[in-house]
Amino acid sequence: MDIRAGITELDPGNLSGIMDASRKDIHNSDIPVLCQSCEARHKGMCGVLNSSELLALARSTRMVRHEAGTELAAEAMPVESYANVMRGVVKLSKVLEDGRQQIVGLQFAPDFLGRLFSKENAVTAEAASDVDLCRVPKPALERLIAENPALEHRLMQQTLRELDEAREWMVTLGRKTASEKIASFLYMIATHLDPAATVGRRVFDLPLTRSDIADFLGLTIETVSRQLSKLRAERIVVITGIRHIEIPDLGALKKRCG
Amino acid sequence: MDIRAGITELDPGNLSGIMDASRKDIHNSDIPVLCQSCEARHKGMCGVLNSSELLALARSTRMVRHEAGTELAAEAMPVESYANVMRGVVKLSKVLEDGRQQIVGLQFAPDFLGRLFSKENAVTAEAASDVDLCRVPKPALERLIAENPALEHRLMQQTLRELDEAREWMVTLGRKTASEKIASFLYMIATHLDPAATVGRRVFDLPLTRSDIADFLGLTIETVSRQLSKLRAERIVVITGIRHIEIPDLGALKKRCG
DNA sequence: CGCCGGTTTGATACTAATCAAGTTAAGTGG
DNA sequence: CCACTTAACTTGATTAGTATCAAACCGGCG
Repeated sequence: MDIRAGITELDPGNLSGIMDASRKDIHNSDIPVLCQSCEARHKGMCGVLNSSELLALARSTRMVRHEAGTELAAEAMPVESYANVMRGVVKLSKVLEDGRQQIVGLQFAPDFLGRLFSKENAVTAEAASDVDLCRVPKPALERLIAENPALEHRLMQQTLRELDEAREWMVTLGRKTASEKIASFLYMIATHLDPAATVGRRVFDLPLTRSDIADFLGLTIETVSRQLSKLRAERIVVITGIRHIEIPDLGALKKRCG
Repeated sequence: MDIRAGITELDPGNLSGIMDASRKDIHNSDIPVLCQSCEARHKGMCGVLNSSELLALARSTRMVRHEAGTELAAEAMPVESYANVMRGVVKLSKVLEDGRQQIVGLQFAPDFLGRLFSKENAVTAEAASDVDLCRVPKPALERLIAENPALEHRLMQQTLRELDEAREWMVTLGRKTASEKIASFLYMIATHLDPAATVGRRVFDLPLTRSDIADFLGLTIETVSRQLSKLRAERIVVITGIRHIEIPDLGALKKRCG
């Protein structure tokens, strides 16, 4: 991997490339552009702040772009800043001494990133795809949280959701077969991108390599490949490119999740 | 299992049997006995409340005793009340349609119990041992949380810790061998009972049956039994009774955790 | 004593890991 | 544009680890 990977500072005056369509809905130029996006979505950590709080927060936030593979935070290292994922996917992982690795969570936009109120990271965070982060220094956010219970409440809601997801995944790791694990992973990705319907056709790009998928599911890369091939042979999934996936019938996939 | 299991109401005037030694430190009889205990420990959900708040909370709390095996809350059923575990161990589990089961968490005293801010339970909660719970109706606690940010902060801290534990366990489920899983389980129990030292001798009772341990580790009961026998043969553990465990050297056990 | 649930131990089957080889896709430089 | 390189992926053969099936054991209790 390129040693110079990641950490491209973005010019705050020229963010058009990283803002999603919702940006067009916002016209109040007093509110910093970085947070317009989260407010527009009513998601992310900025949604519960008023204008002056947003302004205060904006003074300390910084938009940064990282390319896929960049390590964003390391397990057992000091927490220096928190962030909101604005674009892309971040994988959270833990490793054993001998190198065995387990991915313990995936963060999609507009998820919050960072272990609140702790001096050390509990996990390693790595950019799975190219990502844009809205970073804020640890003390600045913690001050804001102390003054704004609604912000802590919002972060509490995300933490509870992450706990639900972690426990759901524990069932997959502990009790499902390799085939069911792959089906569950595909179903999770498909529904995460569009939480609405649970049946019908879905087309998407996998945000992870086969190796990442293996680390997420507690399998080897060979088993991931074999089980994917098996699901393809059964027409549960159509693999149109190495990362391009088509699910003809989400209901049929769900039946394979165990 | 006895159908009438559990739900023994306790006479609030006669709680001596379930209060721990710390109760003796408390003499203000205006504060309900139920919450004296949590306040004395500076743990549990009552620790951040002032006297009048404690009094308000006490009007709606109820101490209940349940015997081992009692289902305290069912997955996908409405959340009716929250609780604090005052004594004993509660197991949180999820089941697949075909009956495969996974334990996704253990709650020890004085942990908080219940999925905050959700209409439905995400997991099934069952008393692993005889337990005493300090129950509070959902609306009462949520009102108190809304008025008292410090209480939400305390619950946030527990939620974050539970998330850390869940992710730690995901590594065990996904990447460790059966033998390492058993060692990790024993180590977790041993250190949970006495969080201080990480080396030396430990003696304790297992709060779970072999079947529960299997469901916690994603193994079968036979594999649990075999691996325990193997660790016993290697003198890593001494099994003095079906539930009574002695760890001669916690450091040696830790080496087996992977 | 004999039953019963929980546990241990043994024999065999099967799933997924490991080891190994080949294939595809995406660059990279001539 | 094409040979070459490389990483990511797929497929095959074999092995190892755990599940499954089966039987015996143990402690508590009617």
